[in-house]
Amino acid sequence: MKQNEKISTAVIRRLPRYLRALEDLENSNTERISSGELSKLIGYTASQIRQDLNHFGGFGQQGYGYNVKDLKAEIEKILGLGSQYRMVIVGSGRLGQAINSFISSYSDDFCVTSLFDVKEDLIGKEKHGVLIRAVDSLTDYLKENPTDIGVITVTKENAQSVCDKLMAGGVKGIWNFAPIDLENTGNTPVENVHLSDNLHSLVYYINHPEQI
Amino acid sequence: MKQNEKISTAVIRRLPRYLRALEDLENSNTERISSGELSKLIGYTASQIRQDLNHFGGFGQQGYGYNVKDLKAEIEKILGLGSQYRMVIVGSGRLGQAINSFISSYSDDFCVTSLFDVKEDLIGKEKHGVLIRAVDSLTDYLKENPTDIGVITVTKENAQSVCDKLMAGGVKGIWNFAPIDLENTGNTPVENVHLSDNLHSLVYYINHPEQI
DNA sequence: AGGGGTTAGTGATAAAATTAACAAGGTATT
DNA sequence: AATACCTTGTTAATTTTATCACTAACCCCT
Repeated sequence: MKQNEKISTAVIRRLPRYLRALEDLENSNTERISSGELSKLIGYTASQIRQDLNHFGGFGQQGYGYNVKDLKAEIEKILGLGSQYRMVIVGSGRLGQAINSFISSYSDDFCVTSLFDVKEDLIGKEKHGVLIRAVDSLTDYLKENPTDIGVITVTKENAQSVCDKLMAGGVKGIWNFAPIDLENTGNTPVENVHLSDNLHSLVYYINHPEQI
Repeated sequence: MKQNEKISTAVIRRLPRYLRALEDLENSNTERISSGELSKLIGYTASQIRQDLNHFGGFGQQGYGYNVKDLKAEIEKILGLGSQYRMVIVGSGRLGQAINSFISSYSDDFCVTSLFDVKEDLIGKEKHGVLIRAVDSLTDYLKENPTDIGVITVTKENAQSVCDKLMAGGVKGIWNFAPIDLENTGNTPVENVHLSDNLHSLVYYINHPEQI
């Protein structure tokens, strides 16, 4: 990005949406797209799209727009896609398994190397081709198998200790599904997916249709 | 809220987090909490907390703070919790089942009345005590069983048609997990959970630690 | 009951994010 | 090759959001 400018979270959270739109365009063999057309497609203003993209460099061309393939490649590069991310999922209940299957089918960039759980009857089994190990062995596993992303799908009560172990084990980022705001001591990024929060917002808007 | 003031999405999205904090406080038998203490707990500034809450009325008291139990009840009321929401989940794969089990264990306010799927081998089975029906029967089902929330956990390709059916069937809100931005023609609220977007943001921050 | 210490509510201010506007530089067509 | 038309990059204006600062109210202790 331009001269170490600090990019706001709002911008970063829009990048994946641009990427999704560009994938669709590529799949429909669209070669070029203007900010105006893209605006119609994804609902952001054309102005915002141009400004967002321009934080990272001038990918477009006056009178032409943006080349779909190139822009997609640029955004992938900005996000850091392209290399492979090794992940472990701690908590092999339904949610952990759902995330596991989502990731395997989603993209070759992400690879779940192991699941973990405390339940005796799950340990040793395989889900979707991935072995479930005992949480007790998590620290040792991370020592021997450098891991990029730790996914937390355990209960609220166990989430913090799992988080600590993952961070101590050197993961570079945490994807947390437990309904708790993890103590983020270091500067390891943590992405929270609070399903209940999401559901509660939905309920608010259901009850206040005039607010939409 | 005060005189039909329009409340920003940002405020609404913070309410569930207040609620979570208040639940924790209630569980630890804390009777009262000041905006300053709450600030330390959840990371928003005290000022923001006071302003957020004040949109909906003066729930606090000078020199005392907020009564935990009362404030929790107020936020629940604002969100619309307390009555029961009937839900259907369309797509009974791993994610649909994970959501189903999450909801059943999460709160009595939410109740999944039926699952749906296209796969012949799933139809007729029960998951977590809930019957899986054929998607073909969705429209008829909704006619006979008024439903508040439709959850979409089908593929991207099928998401829009499922969404249309749910809306035609009179659901009041949509909780969408398919990686697509649904055409929201009416003013039925739609909450999107784009797992891949979330993962992509995380990857960005992993690769740009200086941006945190 | 009185007074020091707290703390909410709130209007003003600052910061951030979004939108608008437009010049500069391309494209495409004739 | 010239011209009419697009569309970006970019700066400026606007809107939205968050923070500050202060007043008035209330608690709690003596």
